[in-house]
Order: sequence, then C-alpha cells, then structure tokens
Amino acid sequence: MKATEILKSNGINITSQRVKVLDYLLTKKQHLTVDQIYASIADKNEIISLATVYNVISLFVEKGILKRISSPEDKAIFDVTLENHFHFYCTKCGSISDVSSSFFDISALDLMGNKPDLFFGYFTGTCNECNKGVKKGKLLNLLRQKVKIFNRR
Amino acid sequence: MKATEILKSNGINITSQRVKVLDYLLTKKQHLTVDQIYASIADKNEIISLATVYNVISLFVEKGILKRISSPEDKAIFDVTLENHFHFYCTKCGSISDVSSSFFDISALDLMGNKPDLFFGYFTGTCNECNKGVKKGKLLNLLRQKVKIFNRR
DNA sequence: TTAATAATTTATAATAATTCTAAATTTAGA
DNA sequence: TCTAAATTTAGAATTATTATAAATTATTAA
Repeated sequence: MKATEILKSNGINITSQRVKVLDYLLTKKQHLTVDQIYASIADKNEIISLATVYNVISLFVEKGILKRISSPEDKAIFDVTLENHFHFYCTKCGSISDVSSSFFDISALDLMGNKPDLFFGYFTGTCNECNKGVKKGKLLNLLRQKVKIFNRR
Repeated sequence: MKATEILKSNGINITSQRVKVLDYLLTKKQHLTVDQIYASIADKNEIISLATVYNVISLFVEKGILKRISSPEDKAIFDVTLENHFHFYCTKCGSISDVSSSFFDISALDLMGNKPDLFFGYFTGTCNECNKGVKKGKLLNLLRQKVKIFNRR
C-alpha cells in the first residue's frame, strides 16, 4: 500500500512532509529513532524541519500507524505496526533483532485480572549469532559502525 | 537485610549517601524515578546532591541491586531486584501494577535461538479494578494526586 | 476566483532528564 | 598519620523533546 493511501485510510490530510516521512518508514519499517528519520530525509536534500518530524511521528502514533517501543537506550524508537512482535537486545554485541509473537499470545493471558492488549518492551540476553561462538552479531555491528563513520565524511 | 550488609555483599564501599539511597529504596522498593528518590531524601533535610543520586543509582544497576525498567513515560524508573515480575500499565486509569512472573518462565524460552535472561517492559490494557466496572484504579489515582498536591503546600 | 479560515510547517526558544567536569571532600591502606 | 584512590559535589554542558508564535499552505464559503 502506498503512503498516500495509508494516510487517507487513516483520515490524515496529505502533505509532502507526511508522505516523505511515511515513505521512509515503509522502506525501513523498524527500530527507528527520530533523528535517524530526520537525517535520512535531510540527506536527500529534501527540506523538512525536525519539529515537523516530531509532529508527524506523534500523529502517526496517535493514529496507530507507528508504535513507540522501549529501547535499552534513552531515545524513543518506533516501529511500523505491521504485526505484533518482540525485540531482543543482545548484551554481547548490542544488536536488536525481532522475535515472532507466536511464542505467546498476549491477548490470551489473564494477568491477575488485568487484560493486556499490548506489550512494550524487550528481552535481553545473548543472541543467536553470539551463541554460535563466532560473534557474527558483533562483527556485523562493527561493520555497520564503520560504514556509518565512512558515510559521514 | 540491612543496607550496609547489602552494600558489603555486593562489594560496594559504604558511604552515607549510598546508605541513604538504599535505605529509601528498601522502604519503597519499586517504580521509582530519580527525582522521587532525590526529593525524598532532600525532604528530610539530608544533604545529598542530585549528581550523587545518579551516580549511586547507576552503580546499583551495574551491581544488580536495581533494575532499570521501561515506563510509558520518558523517565527511567527503577525497581529493587527482589524477584522477577512484570508491570502492567492501565490505559484507563494510568495505574502501574505488578504481575507475578510465574505466568511464564523467561529462561525456558528459546526465542529463535536467542537466549533471554532478562525482560524489560510492560503490558498495557485495562486493569483488574477498571474491569470490575467501578474504576477503583482511577479513583485511587486521583486520590494519590490530591495527596501529592496537598503535600506540596 | 477570491477572501476568510483552518491546518500545517517552521525556526527558535524553553524545558527536562541525564552526563560531564574539575575541584573539594572523604575514605582506605600503608 | 600520611598519601593515594575513591567519592561527592555544584554547576556547566549535552541531548531529546515540547512549546511558541510567526509564516506558509490548504480548504472552505461566498
């Protein structure tokens, strides 16, 4: 589904800024911070204000297009709400990976009379890659860092 | 167990500030923000710096005495690590309640090869009290607010 | 179409949580 | 006690986010 259609079907007026942000979100889908979104759009020489990114994002969260999730760091991170899933933060390599929600059904839980509908959070531990002995996750992460630094030049 | 014993057994040098913070934590146990801790100690005319509260808390987290948990707001909140439990944030009344961890055993989960050891996060939904029809939770919360405002005078 | 109105964007200022810094104080070990 | 290391501290700096108010853009009514 295209950005404009998604906006319309959620009763959101179309503006170029909203389309730009949503376009970017749809290609990346998850684990995005506000300045990642801002920087990526600004990098393409597209004019957008940081304040607008904040505005658009909180509008999207309000309308249910985005979900604000907790992160091990202090910044807020956002996911496009495609399907319910959990996050796994590896304490060895620092990678964030997804875990399918099929591992347990939240809505079926009855937590001492409380009826849960959503879950915000993440698991920590050692990831798949690190458990294999070779810390692939760490290597990948280092590589990503280097690419990032290189791109800044 | 007394504060000084806990500090010793965790290999932490004893200082009056660390004891003050831990004493307070042991009476309250959970859902504490840094400024709550700071304000409570300062209220008793005990001299302590905000920077020290930050220092002490991050030391405690490092040593495993405290756990940093996610909260629906932006501030970091902390729990004394007595036993593993989950948090439930009610979207109707705004109350935070505890949910026993006996509902599922994290360490037994194998999340796509990732080995979880900890879980940071919370569930949202409607709480026990609100589900009973009478929004006891909301009433309680309003009451707490009023007490808080009264205490500020 | 035009005038008026509402919605949106924007730069900048303000706020709030947290971290940093470097000096002062306290504590621990010889 | 003396010295070195650890800790505390006030205040500055940083960072993410929100607020403000003016400027721009879009929408509606005449």
